[in-house]
Amino acid sequence: MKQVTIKDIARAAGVSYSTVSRSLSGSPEISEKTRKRVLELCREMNYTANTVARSMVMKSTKLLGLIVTDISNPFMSELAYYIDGQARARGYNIVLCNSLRSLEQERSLFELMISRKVDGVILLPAESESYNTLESLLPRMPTIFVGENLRDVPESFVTVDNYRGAYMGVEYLYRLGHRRILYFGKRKGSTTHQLRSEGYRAACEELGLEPRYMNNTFSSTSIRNGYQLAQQLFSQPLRETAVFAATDTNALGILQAAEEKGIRIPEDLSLLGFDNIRDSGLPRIGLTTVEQPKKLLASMAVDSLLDKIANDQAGYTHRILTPSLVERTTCRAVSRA
Amino acid sequence: MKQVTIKDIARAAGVSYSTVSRSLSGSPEISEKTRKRVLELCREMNYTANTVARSMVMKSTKLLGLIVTDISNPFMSELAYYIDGQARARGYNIVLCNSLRSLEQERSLFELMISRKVDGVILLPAESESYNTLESLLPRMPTIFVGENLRDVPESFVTVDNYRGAYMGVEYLYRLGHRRILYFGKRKGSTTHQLRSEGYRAACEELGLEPRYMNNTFSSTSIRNGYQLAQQLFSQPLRETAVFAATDTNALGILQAAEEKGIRIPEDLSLLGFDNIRDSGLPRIGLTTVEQPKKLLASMAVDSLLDKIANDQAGYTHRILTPSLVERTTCRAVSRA
DNA sequence: ATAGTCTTCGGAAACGTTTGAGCTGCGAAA
DNA sequence: TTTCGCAGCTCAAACGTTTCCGAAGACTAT
Repeated sequence: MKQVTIKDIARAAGVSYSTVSRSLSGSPEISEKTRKRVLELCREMNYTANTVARSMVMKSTKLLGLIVTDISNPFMSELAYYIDGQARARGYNIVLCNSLRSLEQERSLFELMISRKVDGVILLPAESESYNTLESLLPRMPTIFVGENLRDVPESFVTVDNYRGAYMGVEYLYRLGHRRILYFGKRKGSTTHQLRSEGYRAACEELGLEPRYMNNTFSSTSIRNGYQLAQQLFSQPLRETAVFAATDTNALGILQAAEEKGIRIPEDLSLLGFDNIRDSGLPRIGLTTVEQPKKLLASMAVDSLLDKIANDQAGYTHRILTPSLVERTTCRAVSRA
Repeated sequence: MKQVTIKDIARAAGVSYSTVSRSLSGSPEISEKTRKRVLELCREMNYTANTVARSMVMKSTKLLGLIVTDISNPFMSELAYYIDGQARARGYNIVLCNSLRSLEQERSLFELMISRKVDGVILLPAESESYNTLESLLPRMPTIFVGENLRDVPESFVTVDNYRGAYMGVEYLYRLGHRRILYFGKRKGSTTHQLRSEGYRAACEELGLEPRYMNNTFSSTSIRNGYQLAQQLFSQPLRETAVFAATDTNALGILQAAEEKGIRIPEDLSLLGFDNIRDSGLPRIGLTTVEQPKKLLASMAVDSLLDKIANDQAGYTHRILTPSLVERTTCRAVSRA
């Protein structure tokens, strides 16, 4: 697997190797005749440019780091899909890393990305504290956070409007006739959850409802977590007619627990999620939920990052996308008896 | 974001830059005193080695290409998760690409990987013909195919034993009392599906059952495809008591169609899948299915690839893993009335 | 014919690292 | 005292590109 270099074809074509380089890059100062001959030789000799050598001199690898907590999570893998698409359209490739939701891992991966000289990194932070852990490294690598609202932090991010999404969610349930709505899931910790629960509270106050929380103390938001908490919830009679889950994964856990307890959804209880992960659209599940515009999130993330790379001095941008509600089958109208 | 190089520290430490390099790499011919001073300086000056320069001279990027058809597919994202874990444990990073199930895309991505000088590529092929499209490129890059059985092709692959898995599946249904079992899904095209349907047929013959196929002519295996085909299936009275879906995604489509037709699963019809994607374990779905050992698949893929990279001359390896059956709730025992 | 301009190409430096070969000084063996 | 070996370091080449600068030749204008 030895390399055929630009010098080899230069020798074969009887020109200098700078001429070959220029031929390949489409420089105008090369005659059609020699260019043709060079390109011909390249094909014959199976030449492929060595990108790492090019990166060396160009000081750009055309690589973007993508650090996620867990690529097997459906939300992240879908995001990764779109990010790769957009990046590739812009001439970049993705180097993927899983931080496993560990701040140390995350930091060490970030350093690795610096060492690898990727042009920038897209970070789905492990926790809201990620910014603090990484702060000292950030000046050395253009970075964009996605999914977390870093409010008054001087770094770029793109996220959905979690506050508004939650607000929309309770409005929706209100219109269906629900007056007792439980908020289920994490409340503290990440700004994401903080904003969602704030939006919930604000909507409740606006509509004259009494807010009630059921807090998940677990740090991870797997289905299992939601399931365990939901078991607790269902161990005593339910006051509410609807529950608003902080994430779709939580909602899935509720679904499971409800199934086991014989609680029918939506007949006995309406269930609303947040994120619209792919699982939610599956048959038999049909979770109605407030959707994060994942494709848009992805393309804005890479566009913002590429902008930042292009003009280094430019400050930071905060982009906040508006969510939308997708109706499926887990919420139903309720008569106000 | 300008770079602190090895020369900067050399100047600061008052030594030559080769001394710095040797200090960093733990070479024995450097005195403890100078090594200490150098390392100290590195920390102070925020030095991080430039990996691309190193790759240049070492002729190794410590990068592995991972080409999948669609990272948002739960099977592949789970595999990618394990692959990344194993690769990182071995000192490698992953550059991820989506071929979008297109042979041209796949080929162009493969060329890109060879231009990027990744040390090897792990390929989840777009089609069984992928080998033909890539054949001319293969000698130029260590590659391992995963998921497809390339039988008599001189390239390495690792896959599950699809034949045996299908065989096990019908045996399982037989033991539950089922005598009329429909095979549902793709049959031609990929060797994967060919082997599965062969395993089904063999088991049927062995057990004295009459095989019946319902073939999916669509090239992609999305839920929607399974759904459409299942609608067709349910438009006339069912002769079978069980259906064996070629993939879990197909099974999910059947589930959806059944739901709409009012066909209860497993009461009216037992359903068995293949792959054990994460979705199958979801509440309300609980698809029983034959499982591909994804974690093992992943670690064998990277181990095999790394072996191949280490000794280039070594031939190829074919590894075929045995599947297992995971019981959930979509199959039930049937009385032989 | 001379000067000037353009076109087309070659030479060489630079990117940041690793590493083989060579150099220096010091202690020990002869 | 001379020679040798060795520890500890420096020099310089090499990896495969891109690109600035300059040179040679052809062509045009005077």
